[in-house]
Order: sequence, then structure tokens, then C-alpha cells
Amino acid sequence: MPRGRPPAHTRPQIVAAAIAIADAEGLDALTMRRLATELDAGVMSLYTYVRDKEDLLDQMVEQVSEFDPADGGDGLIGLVRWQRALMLRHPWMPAALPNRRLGGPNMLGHLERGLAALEHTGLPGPAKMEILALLTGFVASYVSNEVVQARAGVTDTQRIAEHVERLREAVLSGAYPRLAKVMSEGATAPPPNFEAIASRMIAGLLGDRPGG
Amino acid sequence: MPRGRPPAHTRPQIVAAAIAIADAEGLDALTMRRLATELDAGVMSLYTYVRDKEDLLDQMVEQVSEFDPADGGDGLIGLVRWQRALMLRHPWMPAALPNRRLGGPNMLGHLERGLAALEHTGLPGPAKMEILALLTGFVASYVSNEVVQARAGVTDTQRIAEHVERLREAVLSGAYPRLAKVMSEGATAPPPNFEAIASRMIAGLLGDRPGG
DNA sequence: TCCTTTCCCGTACGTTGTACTGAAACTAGC
DNA sequence: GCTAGTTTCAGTACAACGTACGGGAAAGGA
Repeated sequence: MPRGRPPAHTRPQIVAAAIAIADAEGLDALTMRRLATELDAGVMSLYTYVRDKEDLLDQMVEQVSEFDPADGGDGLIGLVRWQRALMLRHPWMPAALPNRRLGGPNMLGHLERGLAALEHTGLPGPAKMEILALLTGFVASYVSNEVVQARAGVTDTQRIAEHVERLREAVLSGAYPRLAKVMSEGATAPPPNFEAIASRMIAGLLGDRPGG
Repeated sequence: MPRGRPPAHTRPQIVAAAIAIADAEGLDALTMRRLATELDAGVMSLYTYVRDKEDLLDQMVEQVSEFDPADGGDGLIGLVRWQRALMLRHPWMPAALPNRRLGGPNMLGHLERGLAALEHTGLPGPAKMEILALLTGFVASYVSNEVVQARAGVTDTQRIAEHVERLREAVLSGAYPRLAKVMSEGATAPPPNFEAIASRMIAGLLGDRPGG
């Protein structure tokens, strides 16, 4: 029988609430006070379930990273497809990923699948790890751009206006002719072609490496 | 003739001091108070030269990004070579780059050179911009790993020990055989081969894109 | 000398993460 | 029904952060 006062919450529940806040309002909106309010709890109560905020972020990434085969597929391309789907669902992930400690079963499983997909290359272990890290970084970059582009089309006219305003002077100076041309084309971005770019990136990373 | 009280500092000088702090002790050590102390100035005096801390970071990136042909070379490979040299000299750059507003002549010139290197592809403007953004993201990822690896070899045994400790249980469970094998190989990282990986990445990004 | 302009910077406020501390709620043993 | 032991809850408090405000200081022009 469990002794002591019974917990009013659970760790996964708290992490889920944190994820919900970050999903809806971004990482900056996720403060310990805000999270406590959302859970009708005292701020310090959270620290019973979570060592500190870093730990909370670690758990958020871990909890969100449950493998869903419907998102991905086989091989490295399946892995990056899954990563992209994850980051599109949780736009805070690219910003949160650096400095994370990834020791949970979901992230380790994900790493294991990546290593499995690299088995046939015969590369040394560290080289495999490097490739997986670079791929994750690539997906994070790609999705960050993707999200910004998507937002730019809809709202955010204020920020865009500021940006253009600040660049206009420089662009009109004639010192940056190619940049000027791109700006004049407007922001009619072509379809992102994630699949194509990702598979070329994978092929490039797997090409005959001298270190192998 | 300039009227009013003469400035005790200059903006480039303040930005240079900020860069020095970040170089020596990392981005976290760079606070407005610390910077003021370093300059023998009052904290609020800094705000005469800089709108806010975001602006300071923007200027740091801009000021550090002066083009030095000795670091780079021609084409995209020269560009990423230069970026890598820059980030190795200023390890805070990968972390600082997201959310920056890059409107200064150095960054615009860098962008213009990138567009020039992509001229021959005939790609639409937004596609070129995307390629440049992805390349920068790749270099940032690569250098981040590189720096961590380099540090791991020398100091930081504390952090490594913690990490291994936390992973040991999971690894020993037998659920992650490939990960276990990599861990057992030790961290004898092979030479990073930046040139090789970077040129393959460029080739991949430039490959026949359906959107082009 | 006085006015205007510009920069300097001490004080102060709101926000953040979290250490400390004691109250509260439960079980186990008597 | 106590009492002791154990665990969680949460209010208070503090240090550090970015920075708004406003008055004082130092220069040139009239």
C-alpha cells in the first residue's frame, strides 16, 4: 500500500498540460506559474513531479515522441517523415530540441530504429550517430522554415511589413541586385517538396565517406 | 558640430564587448549588467546604443559576419566553409541564430553571395532562399555537434558520467542492442570530414528539384 | 549666461525559476 | 483512537533578469 498523502496529479498528466500550453501558445507562454494555474495546483507542487524546468522539457519531448507507424515508414526516409509530422504537430519542438537530454524509451527507441536503418552501411558507431543528429537538425530547420512560411501567408503582416521596410533601403541601394530580384518576385513559395529534399539529403549523408 | 553630451562609447565597441563575453563564457553569461560592468558603464547607458537585447544579438551576428575570403572560397562550398569557421570561432552562434533579424550589410552581402552561387540553377527565388537557409541550418547543426565532441574529449567528464549513468540501465535491459553496441565502442569519433559531408549535402540540395 | 540637445545611470517594477518550510493527508503499528 | 512516520501540497521569499522612467550631467549655440 502506498504510504503518505496521495498525489493529486501524475507526471504524464502534468507533462501533457505543458505540451498543450506550448502547442497552443508557444514555448514562451509555458511558465511554471502558468502550468500550475492550468492544473489548479500550487506552483511548487509541480516540483514534486519534475526536477526542474529542463526536466519538464525533456519529458515533453519524450512524451510527444511516441512512435506512430502511420506517420513514418521504413528506413531513414520513414524516420524523417515521422520527425517532420511530429514537429508540425508541435511547432515548439525545433526550438526545444537543443540542449535536451534524451534518455526515455521513446527517444531511445527512435535512436535504435535509426541505427537499424544505418546497419547496412557498415559505418562506425559515432559516424552513425552523427548522421542521425544531422538528419534531425535538418528536419528541424526545414520545419521551422515551413512553419514560418505558412504563418507568413496568413497573419503576421505587421512583422513582414517591418522586415520589408528595414530591407528596402538596403535593397534599393543597388548593392544587392540578386536579393532585390528575389524580393520583387514576391513570397509565392513553391510547394516544399520535403520528400525530394529529404531523400537527396539522406543520399548525400550516406555517400562514400572517407571516415567509413 | 555634434551637440549634446558626447558619447562615452560607440555601438561597435559595445557589441564587441558583448561578443567577447559570449566567446569566453557563453551566451548565458551575457547579461546587460555583466556587459555594463565590463564597459565600466551604467546598465541603462547601454540602451542608448542598443534598442534591446534582441537588437544587441542581431548586431553581434552582423558584426561577427564580416566576410573574410581567407576562410572561404568560391561557390556554396566556400560559403559553408566560411560559416563553419565563423561558428567555430564563436560557438554561441548556432544557438543565437534562430529568431535573429538579419538586415545589416554583412549578412545581406552573405545572402547576395549565396544567391550568386545559385544563379546557374535557374531555381525560383524562394527555392534559393530555402536552400541557403537549410545550408546554414546544416552548418549550425554540424558545428554544434563538433564543439560538443571536442569538449567531451577534454573536460565535462561530469556531464558524460551522468549521461552514461542514466543510459546504462536502459542499454543493459537489452531492448536497444544497436545502441548498446555503439556505446560499447567508446567515443572514439572519426575525423569529422566536414568538406565531404558538406559537398554531398550541397549536391543533394541542388539535385533536380521537381519545383524547379 | 541660458537654452537646447544629447547622453549617463540610479531606482524601481514585473517576471522568471526555484529553495525553504511547514501544514496537510494518508498508512502502519499499538 | 492514538501516535508516529511518510509523502505530497503550496505559500512565502529570494536572486537574477530585461528594461521603463526620470532626473542629473555635459556639451554647443545664441
